[in-house]
Amino acid sequence: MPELPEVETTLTGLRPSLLGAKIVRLVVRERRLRWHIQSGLEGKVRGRTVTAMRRRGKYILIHLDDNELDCGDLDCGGLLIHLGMSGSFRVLTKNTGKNAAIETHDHYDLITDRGHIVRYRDPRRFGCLLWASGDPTQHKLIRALGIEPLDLEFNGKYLHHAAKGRTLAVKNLLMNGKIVVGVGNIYAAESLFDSGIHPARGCHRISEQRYRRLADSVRTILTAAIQQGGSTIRDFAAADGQPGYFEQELMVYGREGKQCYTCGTRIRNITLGQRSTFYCPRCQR
DNA sequence: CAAAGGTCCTGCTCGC
DNA sequence: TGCGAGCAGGACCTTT
Repeated sequence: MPELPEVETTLTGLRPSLLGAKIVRLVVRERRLRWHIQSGLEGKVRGRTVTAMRRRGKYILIHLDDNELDCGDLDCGGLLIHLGMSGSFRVLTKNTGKNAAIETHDHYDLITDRGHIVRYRDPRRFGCLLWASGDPTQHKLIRALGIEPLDLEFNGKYLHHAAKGRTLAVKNLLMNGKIVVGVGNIYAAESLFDSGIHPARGCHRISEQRYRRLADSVRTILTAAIQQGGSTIRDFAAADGQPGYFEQELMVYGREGKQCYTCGTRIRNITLGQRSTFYCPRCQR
């Protein structure tokens, strides 16, 4: 599920239950996520209060206060969460009855002093739940990340510069998290269509002007998707926190063989970096 | 058997 | 020869 807008929407959905709440208990039923949940994490988390929740790329950072018990900064830190390919959260309320039934792939719960159960589900187990010591933003996985696509530095000049000395396809450049975070397979395809760039074009063969257009497309499309997610989130705590893509607005992704909305040409699907890549051969050069 | 919306890690090649 | 950077492919999983 999760691309950047979905992660942002997830965060919005979780804040009302978690931000400022005390984590009474972490219950882990399956430790084997992408990286195994470290033994003893339950103890580290217990009794701490969530002081901040933020997103970096597709990671969710949950900052926790010092446990009053250990005053040293040795153990201050937070949780690092990634949803992988199939992760999602639901928020349940204690005494919800049938909704609270644990299903297959419900790997862990965060239980708060407000009576909420924040339940993580992830069939493919590509997600993670990690302890980050100290400042979570300085964790190895976070520190090395590229810039945020919604930051001002993300622009045509930046992309053009990043492409120098490289030969890979522009779509793979765009999906490289060391350069820019949060642009996944769907939004890479959509942004490239919007800016009229062929996904397989060598990234060093694109002018700064065209990169400017691409950066604008990325920003516009992500922003629209986040807004849409935000507007459908009302029931996050009651139902399934599945924001879902705004499928009716996808121009190329998943539309192989169908007519391009702009020119009528059939949409193609090629493989790039082992990922399916949809584009219009006429609109995108 | 193929494919699914992620991304880290390994090992190869290339150029200095 | 040695080193770093860039890059492709493998790895991790279950479900449809």
